[in-house]
Amino acid sequence: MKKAAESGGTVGKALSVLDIVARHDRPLKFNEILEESKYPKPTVFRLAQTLVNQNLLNFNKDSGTYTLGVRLITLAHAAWKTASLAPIARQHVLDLAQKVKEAVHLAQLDNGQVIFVDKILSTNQYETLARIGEVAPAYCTGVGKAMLAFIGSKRLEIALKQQSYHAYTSNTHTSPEALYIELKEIQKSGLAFDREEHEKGIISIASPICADNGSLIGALSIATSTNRHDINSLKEFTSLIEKTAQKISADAAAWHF
Amino acid sequence: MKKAAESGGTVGKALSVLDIVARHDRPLKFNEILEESKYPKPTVFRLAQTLVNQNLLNFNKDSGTYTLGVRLITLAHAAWKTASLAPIARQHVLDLAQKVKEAVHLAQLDNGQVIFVDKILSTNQYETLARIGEVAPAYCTGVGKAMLAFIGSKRLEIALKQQSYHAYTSNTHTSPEALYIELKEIQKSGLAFDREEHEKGIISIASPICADNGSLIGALSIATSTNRHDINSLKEFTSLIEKTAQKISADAAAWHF
DNA sequence: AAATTAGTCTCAAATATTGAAACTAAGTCT
DNA sequence: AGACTTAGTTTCAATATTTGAGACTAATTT
Repeated sequence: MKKAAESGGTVGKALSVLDIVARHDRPLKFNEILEESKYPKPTVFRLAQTLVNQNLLNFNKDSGTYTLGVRLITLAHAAWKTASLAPIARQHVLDLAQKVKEAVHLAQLDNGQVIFVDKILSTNQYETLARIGEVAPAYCTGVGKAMLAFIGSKRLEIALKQQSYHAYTSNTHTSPEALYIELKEIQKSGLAFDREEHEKGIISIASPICADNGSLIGALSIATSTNRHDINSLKEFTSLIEKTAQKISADAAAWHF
Repeated sequence: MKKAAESGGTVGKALSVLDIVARHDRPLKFNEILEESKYPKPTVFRLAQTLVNQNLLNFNKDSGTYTLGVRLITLAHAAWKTASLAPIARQHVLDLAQKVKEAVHLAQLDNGQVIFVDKILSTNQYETLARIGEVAPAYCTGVGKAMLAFIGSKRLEIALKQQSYHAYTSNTHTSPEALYIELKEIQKSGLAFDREEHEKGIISIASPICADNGSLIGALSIATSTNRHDINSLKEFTSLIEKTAQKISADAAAWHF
């Protein structure tokens, strides 16, 4: 289920420990890390030590637990600013949210997973890291499918294998084949829909964002609840979302993306 | 100026490369990384390769440049959620911002540096990673001085050496000695002020946030411009900011911080 | 107090990292 | 176009770091 650290490579091993801590959202004891790791005890111990020295992990002496280090937050800030679509797209995303009065999400693909790099709520509420950086599966979200459809066949092949095909709802695709059929359609229409595939009651319309040369750079979605919309009424946003994606693409090109 | 990677230790070396890329906010060519790194060419090359494999760096084949990888954003999300004060403090920070109608900042200390883990603007504007994760020097900011004053003498000694003492403005402390004198006062009063020391026209009042056992966990500030306030009028917020710090401390204890 | 479990340390063996040098690719200049 | 410079990549033997079985200590549990 995880590609993870190519064997041999201290950095990869260290990262795998970091990942274990990141997966759980509570402080972890050494033993808990050890159990999830495939490496032997002294190795894991030293890796954890190294990470603590590097400020990537915190070690709480009193409770004997590890948490992620704040240094990661600094690094992410830099990553977000320079490597994500978010700063370039922000104004367009805001404009779109304003017009449609629904939540707008901006996402990128990382290793077959969806990473949300920006989220604007319909209500103009605060949105911070609490949401930015969140991860979702690609095979059952609007943005995910939009990106998979335009990722290129070679990468798609890999990505299709990386999905878990867990049935979050009765609408979730549970096989690569079923997913692939829908992706073919998305390639034609240029639009993807989430029909309550990830969460009951939540639907979305999504558009890929591609560079001039056709390479995928991200995706954009308008997400809402079945209380306020259905797939048909979402379709009315088609032109708006496509235009926004277009604008973001243009700005990304003008910048050095 | 940087403690950085203890010699010997692949992880540290790899991290140092990551740091180089993070320091600049634009894509870097291999050679630019090389020039800033103290390691020889093939080593840096392989480190960069490893980081790319690990999705911590992106390599853009067309331009031949490296940027930070989005995987960092995922990691930071987890770090923010579990290891930072922000989720615990959020409501209190919001309440305070609402009351004072000025920007409120929440910060933590990492390696002698200030890291902002939450920021609320006076105007209820969006605040995202664009700001969260930002780093500032400790010796010339309100939150920084508040934290240094309560960090404990052993750590303070180290931290005092880590400061650059660059004179951002004519009010900036330019020596450890001058800073230390002020820190002593802050220890007595429990309050720190930024008197345009980091940026001309920007002042703040800051309070440390300590656990019951006295150990430092963060700091809180109300920042404003000299157009709207002066140090004296900021002092009127004393009780409000202290009470907020107190509440955050209590909640942090109730949680498992 | 004995037994179990968690966490830390040691050291020789195994292995990954290292970097000088050689090489290729991509630009520059005349 | 060819000669020259610079940037990026690969090789390979020497080297230094990582490795992990096991021993040890600390902390819990019975």
